[in-house]
Amino acid sequence: MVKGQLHQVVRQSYLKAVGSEPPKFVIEPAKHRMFGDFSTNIAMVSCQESGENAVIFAQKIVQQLEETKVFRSVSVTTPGFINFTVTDEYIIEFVRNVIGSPEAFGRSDLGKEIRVLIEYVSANPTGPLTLANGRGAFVGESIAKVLELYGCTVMREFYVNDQGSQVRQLGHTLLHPEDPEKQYAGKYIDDLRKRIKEKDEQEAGEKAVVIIMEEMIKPTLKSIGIEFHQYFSEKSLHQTGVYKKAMDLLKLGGYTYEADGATWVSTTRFGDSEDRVILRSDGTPSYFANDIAYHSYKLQRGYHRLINVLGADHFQYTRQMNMIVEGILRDKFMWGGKLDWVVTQIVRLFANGEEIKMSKRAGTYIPLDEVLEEVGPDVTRFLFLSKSVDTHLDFNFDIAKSNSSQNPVFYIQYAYARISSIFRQFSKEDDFVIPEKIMITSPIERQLLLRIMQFPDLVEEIAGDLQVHKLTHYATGLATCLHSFYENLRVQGEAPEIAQSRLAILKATSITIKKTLDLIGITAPSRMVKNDEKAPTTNS
RNA sequence: GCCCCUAUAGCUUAACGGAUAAAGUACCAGUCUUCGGAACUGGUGAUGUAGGUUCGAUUCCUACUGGGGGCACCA
Repeated sequence: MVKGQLHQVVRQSYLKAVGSEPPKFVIEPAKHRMFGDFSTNIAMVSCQESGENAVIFAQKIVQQLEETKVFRSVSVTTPGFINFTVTDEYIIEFVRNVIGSPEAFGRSDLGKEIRVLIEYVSANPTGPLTLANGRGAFVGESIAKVLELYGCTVMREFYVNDQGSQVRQLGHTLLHPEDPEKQYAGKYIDDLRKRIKEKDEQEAGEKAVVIIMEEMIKPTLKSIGIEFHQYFSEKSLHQTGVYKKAMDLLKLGGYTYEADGATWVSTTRFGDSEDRVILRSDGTPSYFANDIAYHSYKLQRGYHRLINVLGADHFQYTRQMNMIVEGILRDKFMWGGKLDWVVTQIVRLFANGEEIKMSKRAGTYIPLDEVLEEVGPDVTRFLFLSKSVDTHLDFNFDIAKSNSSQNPVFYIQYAYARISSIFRQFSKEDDFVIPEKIMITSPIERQLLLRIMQFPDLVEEIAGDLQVHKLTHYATGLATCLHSFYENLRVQGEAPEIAQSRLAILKATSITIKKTLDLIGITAPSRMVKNDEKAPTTNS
């Protein structure tokens, strides 16, 4: 938003100064205070081809920029950056809008026409959600929220693998506790065993899947504030004919062939290392076949953007699926949308000093529930979201627990609580009126406000690249600005005009922190309740 | 063997190809008669190795080394 506005201003000035459309350039918050508020590389990218001196080139644009009156000052530094400082009026106008309509702040209409389908978690319904499932859950949910703020209509979907051999294996495990080859273990298996009356493995498995979904998976998701619009049943693909249509389409298109008693789809033509089975020699469809059907259906449902959030253990698989969609389905369904794969790297868990290998089948895993209870949902969520999905996440249970009173979550929440505390004393939150005059009396206020101004840009950026970890870093930075404000500037004891102005700034800050925390999915408490037991003992 | 992710401060992590590589934590030194010290201010400290492309590389390319994941008629 701010960047977009400034981008336009710079572009216009460039047009006037140079007489042609500028090359692709960026506006970014200045790296250092001394460079001003924002900077652009427009001169450097323009001189890339010609080899002209970027500093001299920049001077031409600066003259035009100065005439726009948007900036208090514009300067050029080597090797050709143009730095500008916006006027206080520009910032104050922005703050007024934030406080004036908090609901609209950060909200964009850029995504208004975009319908998004995001699939995440999609955990096998053969056991409780694990810590690894948690990563996808937190990331997916956060992406969904950002896109909603961006203006998109977002459908959240969980693909339920309620069919296939694992369901039967689950049934087998339940009916044959004595089988040493049994595939699943854990207390929940013992509990299920008492409740399942079915004698057929398939039926027992299906019954168990329903119970696991309803009594374990959904409640856990709900406890962290995640509710899917739809739980899409794998089995239903066959009942509705979607599966058959998709397979016919592959066959008629000449993409399949039979060999070794099975039916294969030729993915090698799209660069795969080998072809894949879609119909096994026993006549049952492979998981891949069902998922092709599922994706063919996704493409037909009128979405502009499909997002799949999956774990790294499915990476190879995402590539195959992508080949099918891009190579076959897109054309067949004349789909002009965008398909995004968000692949989250593995979560490894350490407790009592050693790694715990997670496997539902072996029964060695830590349920998400347990972590949420021990570490707390806010902290767990923040820890998971503060890392890029591309990096492995080593979750140290012991450290997460022991550090529970000293981490960035409290730091940010405390910033929010401090503002709330001030408002409790100086104004009722709900009858706060925007003062006539808002003043910037200190560089600290300026820095805080500039940080707030970045929020809408951040939302836009994440709506594009889906890098939700940026939210946690932004939130920490915002909290730092606030704490600095709190320590150095006061409301109490100041002249009424200044006090009111500062309340306005605090109001805007509070709104921004709250919005950011909402996107991350953690609470913004107006009071922090300190747990005295856990407080570190002071030296005498 | 092939494919993918990854290597940044003691530790956990940031950084559209840009300027003096940024935070938290740990450590050192400071800051409270006033809005909540779970705070603030200052300091120590880092791009795995070797090349290449570029005005400019943590970022792109190649090789090497270390860590992780995937290579089923499982899902």
